[in-house]
Amino acid sequence: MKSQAANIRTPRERYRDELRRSILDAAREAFVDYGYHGVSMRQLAEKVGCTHGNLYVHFKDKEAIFDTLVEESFKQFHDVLTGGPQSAKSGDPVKYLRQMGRAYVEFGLANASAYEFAFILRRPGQRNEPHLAYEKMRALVQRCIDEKRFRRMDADTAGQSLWAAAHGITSILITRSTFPWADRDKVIAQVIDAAIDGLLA
Amino acid sequence: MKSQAANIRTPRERYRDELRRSILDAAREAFVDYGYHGVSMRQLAEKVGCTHGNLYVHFKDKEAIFDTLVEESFKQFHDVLTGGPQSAKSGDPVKYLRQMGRAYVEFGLANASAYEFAFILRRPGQRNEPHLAYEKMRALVQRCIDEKRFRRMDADTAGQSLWAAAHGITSILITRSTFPWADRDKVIAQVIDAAIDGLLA
Amino acid sequence: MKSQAANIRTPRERYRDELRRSILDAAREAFVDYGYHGVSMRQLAEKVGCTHGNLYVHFKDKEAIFDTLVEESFKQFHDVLTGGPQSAKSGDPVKYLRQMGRAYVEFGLANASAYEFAFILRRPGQRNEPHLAYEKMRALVQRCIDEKRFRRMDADTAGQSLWAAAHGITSILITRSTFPWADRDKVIAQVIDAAIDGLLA
Amino acid sequence: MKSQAANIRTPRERYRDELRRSILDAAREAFVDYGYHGVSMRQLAEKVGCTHGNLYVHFKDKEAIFDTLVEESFKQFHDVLTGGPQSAKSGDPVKYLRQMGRAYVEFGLANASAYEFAFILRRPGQRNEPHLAYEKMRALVQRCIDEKRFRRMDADTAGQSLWAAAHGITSILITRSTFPWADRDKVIAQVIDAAIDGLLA
DNA sequence: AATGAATGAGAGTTCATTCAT
DNA sequence: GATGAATGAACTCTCATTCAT
Repeated sequence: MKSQAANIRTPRERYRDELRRSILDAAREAFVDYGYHGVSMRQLAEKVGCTHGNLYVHFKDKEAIFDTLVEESFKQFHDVLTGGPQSAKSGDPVKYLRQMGRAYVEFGLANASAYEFAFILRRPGQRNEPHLAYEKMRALVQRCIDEKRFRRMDADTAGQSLWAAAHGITSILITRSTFPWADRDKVIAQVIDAAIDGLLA
Repeated sequence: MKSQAANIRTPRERYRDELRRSILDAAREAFVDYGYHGVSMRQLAEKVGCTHGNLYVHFKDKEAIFDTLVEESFKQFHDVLTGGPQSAKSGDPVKYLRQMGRAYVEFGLANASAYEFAFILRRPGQRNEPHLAYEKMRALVQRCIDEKRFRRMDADTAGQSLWAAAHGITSILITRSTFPWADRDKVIAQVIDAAIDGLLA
Repeated sequence: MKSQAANIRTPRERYRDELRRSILDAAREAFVDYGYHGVSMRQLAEKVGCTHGNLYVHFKDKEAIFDTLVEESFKQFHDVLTGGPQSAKSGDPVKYLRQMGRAYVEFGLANASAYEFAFILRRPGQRNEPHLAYEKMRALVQRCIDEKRFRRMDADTAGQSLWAAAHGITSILITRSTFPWADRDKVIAQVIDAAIDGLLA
Repeated sequence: MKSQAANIRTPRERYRDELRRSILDAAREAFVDYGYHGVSMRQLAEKVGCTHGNLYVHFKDKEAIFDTLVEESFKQFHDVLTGGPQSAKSGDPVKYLRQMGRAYVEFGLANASAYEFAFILRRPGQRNEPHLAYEKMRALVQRCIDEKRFRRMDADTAGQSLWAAAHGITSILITRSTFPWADRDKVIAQVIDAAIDGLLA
């Protein structure tokens, strides 16, 4: 009986994971393009290059694919926003916040499908809890207030205003991509900077 | 008292218009809840209280219902944003802009379904042109720049940053209505004020 | 109380008859192009230029329109084949038969839709009785046999062989009109002449 | 004994082919009885004994079923008309032609549904090209002309007159089967013989 | 005589899912 | 693990017909 570490996988297992990943990637793209009901398992299977029956080997049903993508998207989001230098406890928190805002928008645009799953698409009955990205930013905002860099105000009000601004430019660029936008980078910078400057003491 | 000749409708016509309206109202609600593909003509008919075949007496097909709602929503939007005092040529343009921003958000929240049809919901292949509300605001921004109230900058960049901020708080309040928001009015004011202040000279 | 001859019609009656005729003409064309099931009352109404409900004022239902056309077509056929000079009791009966054959084909092609109703289209359960055109021709054939112009043979066998030939060229020209035909008139003449010559004594 | 490697089919494949055949057989009968538009996929499925959805596993759509039957019918036709002795280069071409004519009619009557798909039934937009049976006969006619057995004339005119006659008796016997026909064989012989004799030099 | 809204059935087609192979 | 035939429900849309106006 061969012993094997937990992360060593047989070729067979590796292939299975690859297919699972292919399904998720294709589904992510398709759901964003056509919405939950606009994607059929048959179309998805064709996009993946397998039979539609095979999808059910890897996922219980269509909903399971969707939910996996939502979860995954939040995780990616968290990883990006906690991976940067802004996690340092010392240093200028306002500067960090500014960096964080740009990272949020940049990640959202670079991973538009993940952004849609996390913040735009809905399923009936879905409940929305504060997410990690928000909690993290709120902590930074609190620190800015405590250090008198921001006006004395409710940290949630401040944090939510930042999130709203960052979400606004991210989501509108995604869902109205055919609008004749001016220079996108300048618009993004303007939105983020204005939102943060508006909180300064 | 105006002549009513043009408005005379037989009871039959009145009833027809009422049913047409019922269909649109039911469809508006359903599309917002479940998305374009998530609504079936049969479900819609049941909600309306008529047979599904009857829907086709009043609308060519499902797309026609959706498109009618989009058009209607933009019209409502236009009416609200052109009805206010900000149309005056004199007076403080920055103040007008601030009023306009709040009116945008207020209208969007008070008419969430119209807002969704205009700015959130999509149909595959739909194109997004600049809308009247944006054009109007852009003109005001230009005036602020000309009168040196705003920094010297591209009017589109400035205008789009305002739209993005206003859209951000409006849309996130609509689509994530179950999020534990702080005081909504304060968040809205903070978002709009910051976005405008960020443009001041 | 005004008196009026049977064939005098009020303008109102005249209009009604005109509409009835329009419906029949449009239906004839449509049934031939698309078949019984391929024509809808709505399409027919549009072609006529009236409402679909109105069709039911003039005809009980779709079948009534179809049946009227069948009957009408047979009548037209009879009129054409009994109107010519071949009805004379004297004269060369073979020559008459030849004329009759050509008249049959010519009428069939000139009134392709009537021909289809009479001899090509079927409805399930339909029974086919000898028709007037056939009876007439059979009588002529019998005379040819009696006068020793044709071989001594069964008049029905002879008559039916003539009908089959005439029907063959008529129907194939109608239903396979896109076939690359040679000179149609020559083919028609060849078919009719050969069929008759084949009966000569 | 030929190797059967290519013919090996699993039980599953055999069953699939059987069902496919059942669908085609049922469809053939139904289309002949009721015409293209007169047959619904649901009715067809009931006749076959499967669900209507299942039909789409085996055929793309209704048109595909019809077209498959047309193709199949032409193939049967071709096989019969190329299987006989008339393919010999030597021998009396007129005699061959006569045999061919009778074979055409006999096949048409014995395979009435195939005949209908090939030469009577239509779909809107269908185009009719010269078919193999016609080409084959035309070649024989040409040979008869070349060998001075037939009058000097256009081979297409002659060939089409033969086809028209053969089609006439075949189609009228099929579509007007309830007509009180005389001795069918005698009528058939009379039609074919007269058409050929009419071309003799 | 004519309208057109309404109905209930049914059209062709695709759906998500299951399951024997 | 993968296949693809099969199911039964659902889809959008059109049908022939009726009937109050």
